[in-house]
This record gives sequence, C-alpha cells and structure tokens, in this order.
Amino acid sequence: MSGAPQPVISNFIRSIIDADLASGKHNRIVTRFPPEPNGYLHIGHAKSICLNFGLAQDYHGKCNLRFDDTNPEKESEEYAQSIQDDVRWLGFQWDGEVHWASDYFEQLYQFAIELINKGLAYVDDLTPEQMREYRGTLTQAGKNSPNRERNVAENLDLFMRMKSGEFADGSMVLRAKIDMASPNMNMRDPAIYRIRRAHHIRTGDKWCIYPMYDYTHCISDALEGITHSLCTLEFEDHRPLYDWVLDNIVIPCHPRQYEFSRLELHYTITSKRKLLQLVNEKHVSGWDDPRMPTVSGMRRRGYTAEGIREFARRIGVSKSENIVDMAIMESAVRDDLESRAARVMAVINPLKVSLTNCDGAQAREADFHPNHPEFGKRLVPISKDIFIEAGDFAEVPPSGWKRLTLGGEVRLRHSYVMRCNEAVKDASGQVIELRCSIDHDTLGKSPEGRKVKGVIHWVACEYTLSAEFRLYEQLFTVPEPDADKEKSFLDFINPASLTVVQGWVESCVKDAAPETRYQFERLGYFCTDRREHQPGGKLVFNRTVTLRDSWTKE
RNA sequence: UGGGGAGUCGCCAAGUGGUAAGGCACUGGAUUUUGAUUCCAGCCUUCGUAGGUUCGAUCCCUACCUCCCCAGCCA
Repeated sequence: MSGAPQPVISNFIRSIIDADLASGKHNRIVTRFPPEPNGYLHIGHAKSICLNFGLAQDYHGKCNLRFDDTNPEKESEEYAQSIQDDVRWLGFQWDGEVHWASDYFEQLYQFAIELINKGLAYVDDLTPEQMREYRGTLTQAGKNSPNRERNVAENLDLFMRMKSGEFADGSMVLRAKIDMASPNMNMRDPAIYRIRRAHHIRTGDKWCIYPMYDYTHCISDALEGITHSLCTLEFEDHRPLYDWVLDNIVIPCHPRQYEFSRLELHYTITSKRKLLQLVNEKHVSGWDDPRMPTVSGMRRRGYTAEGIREFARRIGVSKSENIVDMAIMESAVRDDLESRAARVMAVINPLKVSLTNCDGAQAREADFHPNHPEFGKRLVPISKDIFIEAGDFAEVPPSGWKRLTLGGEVRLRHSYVMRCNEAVKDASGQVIELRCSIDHDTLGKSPEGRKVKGVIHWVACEYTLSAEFRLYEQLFTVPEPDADKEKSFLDFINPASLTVVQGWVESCVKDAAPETRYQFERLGYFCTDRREHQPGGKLVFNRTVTLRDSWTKE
C-alpha cells in the first residue's frame, strides 16, 4: 500500500465526469465538501471527503470546503474547527479559503427578492401546524395557502420587515411558489426563509432570518462554480427544487447534482444525532473516543489517514444501499500499518516464568521490522524472570497447539528456545508461575536434532516497562444497532467495548511520542494515546486492531 | 395506494448486447524465530422473479417481487 499507487476504481460519477470532459461541457471540474458545523465528522463524511477531494485531485480540478451554516441554533465554532482539522488530517487541502454559506447571505437575500418580484415567492404566516395540514400527504395533493396570492408589493414589504426584525420568531416564512399538488413533497411550496433570532457563529446577530438548505445549497454551488455537486441519496428528490431555484433566478452557472449512497458500517452507527447522544449521555468519553466512528475517534485509536483513504477506495461509490463489513476497514488499516509500524514485544496478560538456568544468557539484537532493515534494531535483553502471555501456556493443549505446554518447548521470540519443566499453582489450582529452562545453544540458531514449532513473545522482568493498554472491541453487540424498531441502539452498546489492562512492554518504547504506532508482536497494532500518553512517564497504548489470526477462530 | 431510488458471490463493487473484473471474508497449500507478512491455488455456469426481442441478454422490452427515501419554519 505504501508502494505503488492503487488503481482507480471506476464508478458512475467518474463516468459522468469523463463524459462531461470529453464533450467539452467542462474543461476542469470543481467539487465541494459541504458539512454543516453541527457535529464531528464521521466515517461517512470521510467517504464523501475522499470522493470530492479525490475527484478534484485525480482530474486536476478544485475542491472547496464550504460550511453549510444556515441553522445557527445547532452550529458551533468548535465543530467548524474540528472539521477543518479532520479534513487536513485525512490528507486533503481545500482550494483557497474556507467558504461559508453565510458569506452569501446578502446575495441569497437579493435572489429571494428577485423571486418575489417574479411572483415566485411569497410570505406566509400560516402556523407550522397549518402548513402541515395544507401540505397534504404522500397520496393527497396539498392545497394553496390563503396567502399564496399576496401581491408582489406586499410580499416585498413583508419580507423586508421580516429581515428588519419586525416579526416574532417563527411567525412567518418566505415560501417558493411552485406547486402544492406536486407528487414530490419538496415542491409543495417549500419554505426558503424562516425567522430565527439566534446568534450565528459567523454573522453574529446581523440576521434574524436564515435561508433554508434547499434554497442555499444550490445557489452556493452556483456562486462557487461547482460543476458536480455530490450528495447522498436522500437528496435525490430535492434535485427538482435545486434545479427550480437556479432556473428561476439570474445566475450564470447551474451545477448538476448527483447522488450516491451513504455509507453504513456493521457494528456501528453513522448518524450524527445518535453519535451526539452517545457523547452527551456519556456512553463514550467524547467525540474522539477511540470506539467512535468519528474521524477523530479513529485517529485516536490509531487508524491512519492512508488506511481510511484506502478503505474509501475499496468500498467504492454507487447508488445501492450498503452496509460495509468492518473487516474491510480493518484490512485497509492493517495493510497500511504492516509496512509502517515498528515491531516490539509487549505482554498484556502476564504469566510469570522463572528461568532456572539463566546464568550466562545473552541479550540479542533484533530488527524493528522483519522486512525493512531501515527501521533499525534494538537489544532484547533477558533476565531470570520473564513474563509471557498467559494464553500462550496450556496444561492440556487443544490439538494443533503450537505454544507452550508442560514438558514442551517453544521459541522465545528473538531469544532462546525454552522448555517448561513445572507449573506452580495456587490453592485453587490456577497456574500462577512456570519454571522453565532455556537451551543455551539456540540463540540465533535452530536447536540440534529437533524442530520447535512455536514462537511466543515475552518481556524480561528486569528490563520491562509498565504500561496501560486499552483494548477495544465493537461499540455495539449487533451488526445493525439502528435496525431494531422496538429497541433503541443504546440497548445494544457492547459492555466489553473497552477493556483497560496493565501490562508490560519493552523499554525501547519509553520515550515514544503521542500517536506513535507499533505492532506488538502477535497482539496487534497499537498507538500511543494522543491525550493521555506521556513520553518517559505514563505509557498508554490504544489497540488499533488485532493481527489477522488464523488460529483463534472457531 | 403518490413521487423518487436500488436489487451482480457472506460484505462491498466493475461490467450494460458477444458469452460474469477486483477487493474484503472464507478454504487449501508453500515460505516464516510474529499461528503476522509474503506467495500460490480455490471460491457466483450466473447477474431479484417470470415472460419476450435477438444468432446471442446481467445489459433491450413487458409484467411482477423485495428493499430504501420523502409529508422540518433540520441538513
């Protein structure tokens, strides 16, 4: 993965772009990533980011970052900042300055006046309840509001007074005059402006009327010269409205909207609202909890930007509903980590072993990476007492067992072949210590006359460092926590999604900076915690993902 | 029952008239001082169903079935 670039996978959007470029409709493409700053970015956004920025890169076009900040009540500076951080961390840079829909509030207002003047928008003071009644249902046409035929002068006057703050919040809206009988609910005279006295993160208290998404998005796209406006499937039937607005104002650009299916991932959720709930109700430690499918959560867990981008490449882009296996994410991350993480040994569930013939045993130099000598080497010392993984010893081993057993031999990784002579037990029969001996003639070479099949990791008690290991599993116990009609997704939170253990690690990691990645051999990939790991002090490792394991599966 | 979409291997996903790419997962086997990596091999005679057109259909036509989205002054 870190080698040659991966081949591009075709999709319907690329086909459209290829055709648009070939026909001369466009010379270069302009896309945009348009988040609302009302939460942290998650894996679904990452897919969209990879699509929009990736397309711009591949086709030598441009991609804007534009905040869809039209609903001040839900938006915050913190979110806007985190979104920019996440996009950059993912490895993308937007064209020029960050754009904000709020930059266009004045122009949006003028276009609204244009619509009013054309008799295509009117002020309505129906209550929300009345509006709903007038809208009709999926199978029944709506009926015209009594205010629909208000004259232009009156509409203009009312709209200006809405802007100047004469009316109470929610008392009236500006509506597009389209068709109350349209089979498409979005075309039944949608509201395009509402009155809301809320402090806006960019414009402060300058405005008390705010434009709605459908009205704002298409105009923003047009003002920025977007060629391909990509969004998710649920906006498919908003497209007629997108086109209606641009067709009815004087604006020299009409971007085309294309919809792709949103990403769902097994064993997690990708609903901003529900992620917020997990944070607010403290089911997780925050937006960047390593169990969260947020960009910042995945980052903290140790996923790499390259791994996430590769994941996006592997899942592709289509219009069919999909729920992707977590295994695809994990394999993409492993593929990246395989070539970039140094190998070190750590023991997370220790069983003490005392070596009865350790005198004269030597330390050995070991590569930090089996296939990349440029990672360098470190010394792996041995001492009279060592820790091995409790799970690597079995008194009564299952068939096919290649690890340690009473009377058996095993290779200590980067060190000697060791034989287990005795298992010491406590009163309850639990094995609490092993007495073993090493074969002094096996350092850096195979033993004489016999084959030792197993290799286990270990640390020397005398030289090891204590560390905290945070082990993660899926946040939910079922593949589709959102799917149950009776139960809340909260009922499926996995109580074992986080396990914190104290263990031991080779001393060479002592001064590792935050966000340093290692493969602890045979255990998995780990990453020092961004927040709580202290180089030279308290060592905290987050398990990013386990290694592939062709033994421990049923 | 109105409108808009989607149905290709367990999960993704190309292909769209010329006889089913690829990835993940899975199963064998080789190499291995990580049961890792790497490497080789296998894995849908078939494209939601039923008809039709055609020398030939996943692709065109017809009917049907299933699933998703839409009735916010959210995005």
